[in-house]
Amino acid sequence: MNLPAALNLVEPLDRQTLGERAYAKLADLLISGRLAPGEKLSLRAAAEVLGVSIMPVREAVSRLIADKALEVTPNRAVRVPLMSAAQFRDLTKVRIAIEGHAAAQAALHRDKGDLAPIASAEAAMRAESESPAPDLPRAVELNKTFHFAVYEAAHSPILVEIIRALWLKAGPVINLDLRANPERLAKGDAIRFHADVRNAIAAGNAAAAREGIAADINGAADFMLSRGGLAG
Amino acid sequence: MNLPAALNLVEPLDRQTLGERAYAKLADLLISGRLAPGEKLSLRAAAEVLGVSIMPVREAVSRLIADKALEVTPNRAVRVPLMSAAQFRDLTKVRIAIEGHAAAQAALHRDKGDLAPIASAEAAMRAESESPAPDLPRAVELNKTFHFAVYEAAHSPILVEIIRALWLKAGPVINLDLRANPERLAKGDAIRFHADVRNAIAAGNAAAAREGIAADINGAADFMLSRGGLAG
DNA sequence: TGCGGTGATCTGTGATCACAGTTAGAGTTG
DNA sequence: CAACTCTAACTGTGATCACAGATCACCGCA
Repeated sequence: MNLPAALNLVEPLDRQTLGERAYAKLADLLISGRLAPGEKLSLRAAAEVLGVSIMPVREAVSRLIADKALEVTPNRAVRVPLMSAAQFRDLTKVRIAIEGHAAAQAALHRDKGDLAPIASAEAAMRAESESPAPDLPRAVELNKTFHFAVYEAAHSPILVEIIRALWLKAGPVINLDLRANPERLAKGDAIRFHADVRNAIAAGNAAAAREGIAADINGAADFMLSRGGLAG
Repeated sequence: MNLPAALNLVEPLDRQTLGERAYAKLADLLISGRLAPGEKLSLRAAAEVLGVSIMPVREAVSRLIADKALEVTPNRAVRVPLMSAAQFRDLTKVRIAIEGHAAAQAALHRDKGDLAPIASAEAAMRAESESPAPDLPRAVELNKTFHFAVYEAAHSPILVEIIRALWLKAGPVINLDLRANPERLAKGDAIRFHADVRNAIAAGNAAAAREGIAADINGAADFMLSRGGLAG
C-alpha cells in the first residue's frame, strides 16, 4: 500500500443511495408539515416528481410506513395518517416524557461546544418570530433546529433517533397548524420557553430544562387541541 | 347492500403482505437473539429460505436498517450491527429511562384486565427458570412476554412501539448472551425483579415499578458487560 | 515460496414488467 | 332525470432482469 500521500486525504465519499435521498425528502415534507394529515401520496407520482423510478420511493415510503409516519389504507392508498385527539394526546404525553428526559440529560452532560448551537438557534428563532412579518416556514425550521440542538447535547444518538421518529408523526399535525396560524408564534410563548431551556442547560439545571421543554410541547399541543382541528 | 346476516360477522381479513411477514420473521430472529451481532444476511439467501422473491425481503430488511436493527456495511453487505460497549451503555440508559417510564405509567393507568397477563407471564417464566433443566429459548420468549405485558398496561401504543424498536437493537446482544449462559437465569435476579414489578403495578406504586424495571435491565446489562463480549 | 493480477461469483440497488384490486366517470338504461 | 353498469385508468405488491462494485479463489510470474 504505497500510495501518493495526497490520496490519504480523500474522504470515503458517502455514496448516498437514491432511496435514502427520497426518504430524506419525504421526511422533511412531513416534519415541516407540508404534507397534511389525510393527504394521499402516490408512489408513481412521487417518483416522477423526484425524477427516479418508483423503486427508491417504495423503499422510502415503506420505511415511513414502518415509522407510522405514513399508512396504507385498506384500499391500497398511501396517505398521511389522520390523528384522533386521543392519539394526539398520547403522542404529546410521550413526547413530553422523552424529549423532557433528553433536555434533562442535556443539562447534565452538555459540554462546551453544545451551548453555541443552542444559543444561536434560539436567537435566530427569536429574531424571526419578533419580526413584523415572520416567515412561518422558516420559523418552523428554526424551531426544529433549536430543539434538536438541545437533544444533541444529551450525547445519546439513540435518544435523538427516537425523537426524530416522534417528530415525523407530530410534524404534519403541529407544523401544518403553525403554518396556517401565526397567532401562537406572535404570542411568544415558545420563545420564552426556549430561553428557559437554554438557561437551564447552561446552568446544568436538569429539572428546569425538562420543565421548559414540557411547557413548550404542552403549549403547542393545547393550542392545537383548542382549535379542534383533529379527526374523530 | 342486502347481505345474509352471517356475512356481517366476518372480520375484514387482514391481508398481510409478504413483506410484513418477512419483517415479522426477521424481527423475531433478532429480538430472540438467534441472529448474532456481526452475522451477515444475504437478501437472496433469506429470500430462498422464506420461499419468496427478494422483493419482500428487501422491504423487510430496509425497514430493519431504518430501525438500526441491521446495517449495510460500506462493502454492500447486510449484517447485524456490532455494538461497542459505549453504545451498549447508551442503549441501556435509554432503555431504563423509557421502559422505566412505561412501567411507571402502567402502575398509574393499568385496569382490571392488565394484571392477569402480567401475573401469568411472570409465573410461567418463574416456573421455567426454576426448572432443573430450563429451556433457554423459551425463557427468553417468556421474558419478552412479561415485559411487554407490563408495557401494554401503560395503554400507550406509541410507547410500546418505541420499546419494541429498542428491543430489536438489544435482542441480538442480550438474548444471544442469555442463550449461551444459563448462569444468570439460574441466579434468579430477573425473577425477583419481575415479582417486584408485578407487585408495584398491582399496588399502583409508580416509583417502585420504575425501579424494578430499571434493576432488571441494569442487572442483565451489567452481567453482559462483565463478560466483556462486546466489540470495540 | 511468495506476490500481483484476473476472472467468476457474490453483494445491494435500480428499472421494468405483470397482476389483482380499487376508483372514478362516462354511458346507458329504467 | 336519477340510478345503475361497465370500462379505463389508477393503486400498491411482487417477480424478474440489469448493473456496478466488492470479494475471493486461482493462476502465472518472479
